[in-house]
Formats: sequence, C-alpha cells, structure tokens
Amino acid sequence: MALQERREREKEEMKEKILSAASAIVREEGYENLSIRKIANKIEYSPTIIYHYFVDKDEIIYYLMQRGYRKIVQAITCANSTSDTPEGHLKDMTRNYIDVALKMPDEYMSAQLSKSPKVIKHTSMLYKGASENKPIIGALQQCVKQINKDINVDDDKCEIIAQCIIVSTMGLVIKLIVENGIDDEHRNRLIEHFVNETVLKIAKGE
Amino acid sequence: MALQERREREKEEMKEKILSAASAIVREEGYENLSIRKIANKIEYSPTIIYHYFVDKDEIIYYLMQRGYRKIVQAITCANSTSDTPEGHLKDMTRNYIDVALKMPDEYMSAQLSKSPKVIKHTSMLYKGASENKPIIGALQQCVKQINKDINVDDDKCEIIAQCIIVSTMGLVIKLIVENGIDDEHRNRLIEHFVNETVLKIAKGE
DNA sequence: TATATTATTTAACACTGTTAATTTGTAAGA
DNA sequence: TCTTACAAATTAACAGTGTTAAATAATATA
Repeated sequence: MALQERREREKEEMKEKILSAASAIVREEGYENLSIRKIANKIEYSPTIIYHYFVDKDEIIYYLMQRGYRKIVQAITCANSTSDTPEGHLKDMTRNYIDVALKMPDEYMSAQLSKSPKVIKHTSMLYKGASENKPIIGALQQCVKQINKDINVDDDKCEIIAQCIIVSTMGLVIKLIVENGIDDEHRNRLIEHFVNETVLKIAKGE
Repeated sequence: MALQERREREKEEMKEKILSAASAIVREEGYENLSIRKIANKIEYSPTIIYHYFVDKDEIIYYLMQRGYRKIVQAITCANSTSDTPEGHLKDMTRNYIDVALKMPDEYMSAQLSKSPKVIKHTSMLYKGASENKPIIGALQQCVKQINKDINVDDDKCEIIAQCIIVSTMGLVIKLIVENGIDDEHRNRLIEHFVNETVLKIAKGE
C-alpha cells in the first residue's frame, strides 16, 4: 500500500516541522523557554497535536539534544588532523573538541548534563569497554596507545587515560561556557595551555 | 530600640524557616521539584508570604546553593592533609574535593552550573588573578609552585595550571554525578588514576 | 484608645505540561 | 456515490507553576 508510505512520510514531515520549530525557539530563547504551546504557535497548530507525534516534551528535547550532540561527535571523530605524530593528533582532536563544543554551548551542555537514560546511553563514557562503543573514547585510546608505544601500557590503562582526558576537556568546556565573559586573552592562554601541555601530560603513561 | 532588633531577629528566623523547608524539599525531591507552594505548605503559611522575605524563587535557590557550596569550599580549603610533600598535599586536596562534591551532588551541580551572576561571582575561577580571590585556586597555585620549586615557573603560569587542575577535577566530578550507576570498581580505578597520576602530571610545569 | 506599620492572606493573572472527549478531514468498501 | 472506518486536529479542562495587587489581621506607637 502506497498510502501507508505516504502517511508515514507525512508523519515524519510533521515531526520534522515540530522539531525545527522547537530548535528555532531554543536557538532564540534557550532551552528553558521552550514550551509546547510556543511550538504549537510557531507551526500554527493546537498544542495537543504535538502529543500525536511525541510522547512528551522530554522526547522533543531528547531529539534536539541528539542532533546537536551528533554534530559535535562528527566534528570530532572526522577531525582533519594535519599532524602525523600522535601527539599532534591528540592536540588537534582536543582543540577541535573545544572549538566545536564552544560553538554550540546549549546543545553541548544539555546533552552532556542530561540525566535522562536515553541521553545517557549516548553520552556515557566512563564504563569499562567504552573505547569499543564510544568513538571519542576509542579515538583517544588509540592516540594514547600510540603516544606510549615505547613503554608498555596496556589497553585498559589507555582507556582510563582516555577517560581522564575526556572528563578534563569537558570540565574546561563546561566551565568556559558557564563562566561566560572571561577576558579573551586569559581565555585563550588557558585553552592553549590545556591543549598544548595539560592534555599531553595526561596522555603520558608513565 | 529593642523592637527593631527583635523584628530583625524574627525576620531572620522566618527566612531561616523558609530556607530549611526549601532545603528539606530539595533533599527529598531534588531541585527540580522545589516550588513556592510546597515551601509554604511545609511551613504552614500561605505561598505569598515568602515574597516578603525573598524577592523571588531564584533568591531562595541562590541561598541554598551558597550554603552547599560554602560547605564544599570549607571542606577543601580546611583539608587536614596528612602528607608533608606538596605532591601528597595536592593528592589529598584533589581526593578531598572529589569526595566532598560527590557527597552533595545536587548542591555541587547547581552551584557549579548556575549562570546567575550572583552565583558566578562565587564560583568563577578562570579569570586572571583568581588565585588571590578564590581560596581553592589560591591553594592549588601554591601547591603547584611548591611542586615546581626546582624549575622556574612564574606565578601566572602556576595560576593557569591551577585552573587547569580545577576544571579537570570538576569535569571528572560532574561526569561521575551525571553518569550515575557506574560500576564501582571501574569508578574507583578512574578516581585513583586521576588523583594519583593525572593531577600530578597536570601540576608539573615542564 | 486611635493611628500607623507590619505580617499575612485571598484572589487572581498568566503561564506550564498533559489528558479526555469531540470534531474535522480523508481513505476504503459497498 | 454514500456510508463506514480511521486518522488528524481541536476544544475544554485539570493540576500545577511563579508572581502580583488588594484586602485583612496583628502589633507597636502616640
């Protein structure tokens, strides 16, 4: 039946319409000002219709976060590293991560700080074996391994180091976002020190 | 006039009553479930009376955060470090910070992530000269200086290193709180690695 | 005791997310 | 083409939120 297909397509289009309206509101007024009624107003429908396409407001927020976060993950894992040394690669990855995250602070914060199980499924990174499921941890672990190829550092430890790197970088990003209006010069010095020294030191196994 | 004094005292008592009721609600149901009406119900007054003692709900939340955060800062700056080496002291401070913060996750998160100017005034740490105003950065900076007493590392750089230490530690704590239910063994390995290795490496100037 | 001041309450406004019942629109079968 | 079935969309309502203005109760001053 072609009907079912069209229905499905229309449903998907409506979902998209709702999500992009929601996205616009978030962009303009922030997450805390997103409301079902505002979305409805924007798409010129009654508020309740939204519940035909999403179970609740949290689901809408979940989708928005997922999109934002996917962009971040992509930007980082597909990093075009100009450097050929593992140290240079780690630097590039870290700088890239910080830049991308700071460009979409709202999406980054809400994705990273959400305690919703659905979101955590995507953002969790501190479990054993994360390097096999989470591209970022995987990439970092490989990088750490390369950096320490001379001395003997087992995969488990490399994973833990990778996790230390990611939480540290997240801490920097989060604090830079929360603590807005930092003097540009100091801000840049801090980022440069973190990228060029801190991260490399954390990566070193011994 | 003794009257004015008593009035003032009674006003302070009422404020305290409101704050401790609010605190209890937060403890029992979390920040997101705190409401003016619930507070009013708990202290057996009408909701509007609260606006005689606090300008709005944000002010109440601000006071709650301030209290929680003060506890954290105290627990860290008054750390009873058993060690006499600067490295040992840094370890103790870091472990202490993580332990205390993880014991009051709600207060920690809301204080650390609030963008309210009032709160930021207390929690901001990434500006130049923070080591002179913020006890934590100050203590960390001194520690870093001691660790690097052999090589020449100027105060400015020590401050930046201190800031890298604090954001990294915060990142770990925040991620541990958000990502609840991590396997205890892995969690402890992670914390131990961070305290015993990561932080020390970040602290090293060269 | 009357007046002024302060504490407290009542009622209301403008929001919020969400549900049940109802109406409108559309496709399929007789 | 008309009726039946189903999906889409709306209206009305509930229970909750923060907050304000106006009215009332309580208390201190003169």
